[in-house]
Amino acid sequence: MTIKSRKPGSKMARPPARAQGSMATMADVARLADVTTMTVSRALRTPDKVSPETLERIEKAIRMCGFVPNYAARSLSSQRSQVIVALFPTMMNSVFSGTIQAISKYLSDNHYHLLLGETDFDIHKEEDLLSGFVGWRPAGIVITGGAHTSRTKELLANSEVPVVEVWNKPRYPLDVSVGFSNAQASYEMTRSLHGWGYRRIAFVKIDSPHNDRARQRLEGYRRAVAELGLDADSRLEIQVQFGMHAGSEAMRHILTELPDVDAVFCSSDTLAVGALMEAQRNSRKVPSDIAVAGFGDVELAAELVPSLTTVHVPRVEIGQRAASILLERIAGRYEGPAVVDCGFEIVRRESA
Amino acid sequence: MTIKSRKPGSKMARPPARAQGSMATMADVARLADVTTMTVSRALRTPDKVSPETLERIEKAIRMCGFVPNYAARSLSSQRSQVIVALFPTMMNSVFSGTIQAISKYLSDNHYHLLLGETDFDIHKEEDLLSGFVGWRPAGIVITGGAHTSRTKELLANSEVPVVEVWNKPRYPLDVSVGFSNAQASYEMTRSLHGWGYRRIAFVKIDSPHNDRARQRLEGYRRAVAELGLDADSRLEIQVQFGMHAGSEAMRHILTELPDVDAVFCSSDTLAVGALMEAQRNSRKVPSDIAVAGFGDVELAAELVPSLTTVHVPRVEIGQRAASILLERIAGRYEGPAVVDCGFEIVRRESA
DNA sequence: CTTTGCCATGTTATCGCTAACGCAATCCAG
DNA sequence: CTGGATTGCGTTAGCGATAACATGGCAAAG
Repeated sequence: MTIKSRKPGSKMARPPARAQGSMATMADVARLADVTTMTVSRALRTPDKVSPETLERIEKAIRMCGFVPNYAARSLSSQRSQVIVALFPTMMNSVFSGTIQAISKYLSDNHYHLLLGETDFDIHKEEDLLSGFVGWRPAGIVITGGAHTSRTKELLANSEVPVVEVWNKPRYPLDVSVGFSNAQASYEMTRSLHGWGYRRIAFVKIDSPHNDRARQRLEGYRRAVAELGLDADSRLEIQVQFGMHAGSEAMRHILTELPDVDAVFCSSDTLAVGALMEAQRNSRKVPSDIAVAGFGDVELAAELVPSLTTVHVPRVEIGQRAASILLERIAGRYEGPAVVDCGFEIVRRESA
Repeated sequence: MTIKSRKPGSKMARPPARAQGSMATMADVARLADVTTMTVSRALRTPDKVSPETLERIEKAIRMCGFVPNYAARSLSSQRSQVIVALFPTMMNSVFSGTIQAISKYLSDNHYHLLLGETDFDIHKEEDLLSGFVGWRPAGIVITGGAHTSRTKELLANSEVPVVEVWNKPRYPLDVSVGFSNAQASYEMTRSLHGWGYRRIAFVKIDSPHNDRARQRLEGYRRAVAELGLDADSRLEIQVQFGMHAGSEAMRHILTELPDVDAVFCSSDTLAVGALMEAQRNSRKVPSDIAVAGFGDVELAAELVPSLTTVHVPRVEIGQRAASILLERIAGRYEGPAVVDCGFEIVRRESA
């Protein structure tokens, strides 16, 4: 077995075209192993179709020159990519990060790569990001919620690629959806608060025009209030921005302006924690003076003193199932339902 | 101006090779606009080199068929990609997410795409992820910390691409580093606690073999303890796992086994919050019975009751500068220092 | 009325890899 | 034996874009 030497000058005929990133190519490996690139390609993807000796020679050559296959070339040539695009509103929220992390792990375990974009709760930013990302001809897309621009929907349809919507439970999913009903969860928490004896329940809602989860949670609260025959006082809906601080502000407002409120249901745990802390700063006993409930069940919720009553959402499960269903769909063998409901759980702790 | 019609059968000579992902190509656009692909390519990247009329025709054609350029083809052909790889230990930590988010935003604003990987504090997982990601021939790489396997370093060197290490301040960076000295921060916090009158300062450290930040923080604590002539009692170093719950455990241990400890310095805010909550559950007054300090300055730190004394780290600034330096380096016009120190700040609040 | 030169566009040859097919050598059943 | 299947590898022709060079036309310069 002879190792073909590089034809002298063959690489030097012109000044090196690739100034940087001059990594070894399959042709380099092939030359070293004295085979063609096709055999190298087979050795990487279908090693059982290459004889053991050749395989060994190729592996040695790969190690020798530190070859890493060029995925751009691969996906161009094979007309498929190992890229999954995921679009999330934010990752500063441990609730979403849980889902993202689960997706990321599932994908890397299956040799897929994650292109992540942050929409910042803005459907136009979502559109911008998506229109960039589809340039990579991803094999699948994970997108949050069900509110999208028409061009976004067009892009998704046009790309003819499996799409999983996560974190809600739409009536008509674009393709497949994995999540739970935010409205139902909110409804049940409100009813639970009522069941625990609270009668004047305020709702702290988030001011975010395109956030359909926030809207659904508000709807659930309203539906429960109406059904329970509670006083549908619009002042009980306190609108705030994001963040823990906003929760504090809401509580401050309630304590001074709405002294008869006996429970505060916050649209997210972050808000609830802020509210809880504000109550403590004002020496109010939670839950005896005022109860607090959140939404999300972040790690902190259980540790806090008093611990936080909240809606537990299966954030990791959503990510795992979204990723696994996506890969199944890519392989063309997903048989499950179009709408996967991962459920939720009302978790009663000390704060209500 | 005539619109050339598709040569009959030219596309149908064979059954469509591309079963799915059959998106419009540049050739389709060119045909519609009656120009060559080269002109379309120019229209997209250097529109000033195309006449206004042609430009308009091309733009119309692009809209008509919903064309999105294929980045795999682009990067293969141009030998450069718009992909940046970022490797972080976790995103379940709002401190890292802040940096990731800043990077993500900076990159999408500059038409770069983020390939994100989670190493889970494991340098071998880091290596695996990286070896996959370099297949995309990224234009730049962001990596956390300074502890890497030798093959990781080899891959980084071999890829001949700008690399920014973040979140620490190495003596000899691989390429460029953006962060701060974890050891120094920990040292100064320990000295500050001493300055505020605490004499028996416990340190809650994280049990993670490859986490160099955790190690550096421990070193800073030890150096301060030695310099201050405090009792270098190894029992004062409490080793725990990750998470808020681990912080609680540490505090429980201290309260029962080490009653003379007057301050607890935790290697992360998450631990500190857990510790604080445990102290409250045991009806200890913070800081009068026992003080607590953290590291990171998460949003919660300022809201908590009592608010948390901690080390503020410029997580967003690190991300922004890392991303901007990376793009500068890619453009070949970075002139700044190899080690960028973003500093930190000891923030005294109520807990110590 | 040439000449120079720029402007707008076209032509050709890759980039690194893989699909599809081709072909010789080996294998096993009848 | 012998013919069809199998095995192992090579050949050819792209995938969709861009770099580099080529070209024709029209304006300013001589």
